[in-house]
Amino acid sequence: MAVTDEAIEKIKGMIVSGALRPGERLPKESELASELGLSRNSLREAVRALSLIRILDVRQGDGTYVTSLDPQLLLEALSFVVDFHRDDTVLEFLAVRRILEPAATAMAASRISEQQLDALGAQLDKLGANPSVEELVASDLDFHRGIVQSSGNSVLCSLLDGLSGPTTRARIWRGLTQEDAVSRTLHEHRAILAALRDRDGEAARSWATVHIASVEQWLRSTL
Amino acid sequence: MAVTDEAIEKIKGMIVSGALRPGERLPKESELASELGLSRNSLREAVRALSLIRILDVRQGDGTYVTSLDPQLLLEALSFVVDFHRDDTVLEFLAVRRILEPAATAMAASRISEQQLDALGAQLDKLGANPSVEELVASDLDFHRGIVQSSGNSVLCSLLDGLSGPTTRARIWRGLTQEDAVSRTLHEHRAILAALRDRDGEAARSWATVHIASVEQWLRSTL
DNA sequence: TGCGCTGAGACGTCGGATGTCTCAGCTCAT
DNA sequence: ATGAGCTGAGACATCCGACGTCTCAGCGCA
Repeated sequence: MAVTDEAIEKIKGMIVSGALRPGERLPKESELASELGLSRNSLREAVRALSLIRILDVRQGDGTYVTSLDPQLLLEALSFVVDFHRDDTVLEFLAVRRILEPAATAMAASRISEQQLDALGAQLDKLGANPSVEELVASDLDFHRGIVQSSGNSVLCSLLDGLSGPTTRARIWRGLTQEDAVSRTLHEHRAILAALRDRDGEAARSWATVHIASVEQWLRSTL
Repeated sequence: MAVTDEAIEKIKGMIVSGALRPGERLPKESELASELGLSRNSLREAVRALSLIRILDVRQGDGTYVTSLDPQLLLEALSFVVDFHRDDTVLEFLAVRRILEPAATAMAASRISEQQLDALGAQLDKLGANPSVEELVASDLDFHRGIVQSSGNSVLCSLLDGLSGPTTRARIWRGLTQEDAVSRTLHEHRAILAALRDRDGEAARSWATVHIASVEQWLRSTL
């Protein structure tokens, strides 16, 4: 195995074993390199790789730190990976989302706060009846994120965030400008919100399913 | 932005835009470095990072290639990330799995082949009534993987694979040697298989839910 | 007391040298 | 003619040392 890969494993081991705690600072590159028995260049490759997936946080002029290791942070790397997929697998991602999002919405029904409900309502009101596509996409993203956050499961939240990342979402919405898609989306959002207000988990789940299924159907027909 | 990060973005762009196709070979390091306007050392950091998340495949003495970009391959990186999470977030991962796995099992009910059903049955038979913990863990992993593969959604499959990776799973099962957990697990597996044979998606979903919920409950009580 | 400067320390980048590995193509015996 | 085995070119692996840039703490001055 290459020394760099060994270094990655060793650093991973130090973190998993607890020798390096979240937020803690690593020895400086030259020291860590000699500790692990490799050159600074090779060590840097390992550090760079771990920093891409948000395990390490490198600050020039300061030092290298272990991140908080929040699920939110780590799963952020997922969206990077998702970006590489082309349209042919988008349907599969969407299918997964169709499983997760309704479940998350249902979970949120019993936990979401009044303030959060009000905030979501205000957001929908602000959008108006004839938003631009860009506004709608941004609003859609915020709306669902807001709900999923209230599910109380940060892993679930990050996962959905990654799955329905800007790229995927934007690609789906593009070309959807015509039709009654906009008004239907707005209507579905209001229905979801109403179900949440009623604390009706099953209704919320159903509306969320319908909401995503309609996108899925449209996408399937155009592909 | 650091030159290495720029390089990562540029390589990513080349792949996403289609300039570099899956399986294709990259220019040699020195050429690519000068193309992108940075040193070979810095470029190597970028390449190493992309290779950690399975975007690139570096073969010494040969060259650097774009991987197949299969969802399966890319989401493999997920398990690497999951490894970093400690017990306090395992419950959240498990909750997500409790959402996905029953859905996948239900999907499989209508698609799984007779051969696959037979193979799963044979696997359970081979295990016997008193397997060791290690055998049970391996069997459990295989059993669920086999079913989820029959869901026909490779993203879903890889995602579940990552979520219930060896580490998490092993950690959960450790200490579960006593009790009636083993026999109950075997019984639940048989029930899931029977539901699949009946092509009864809802029964399969329910058994899968029960199966995971029991692990979740046990874990919650010991944490 | 507070602002601003300054220097030590840490990461960022580079160029070059050398080792190791892979693969294609050649040689040669069968 | 064919196959094994050798060999050399090419590509990645690793290291070294040097210099640039940035951050932050601490000093000095108003």
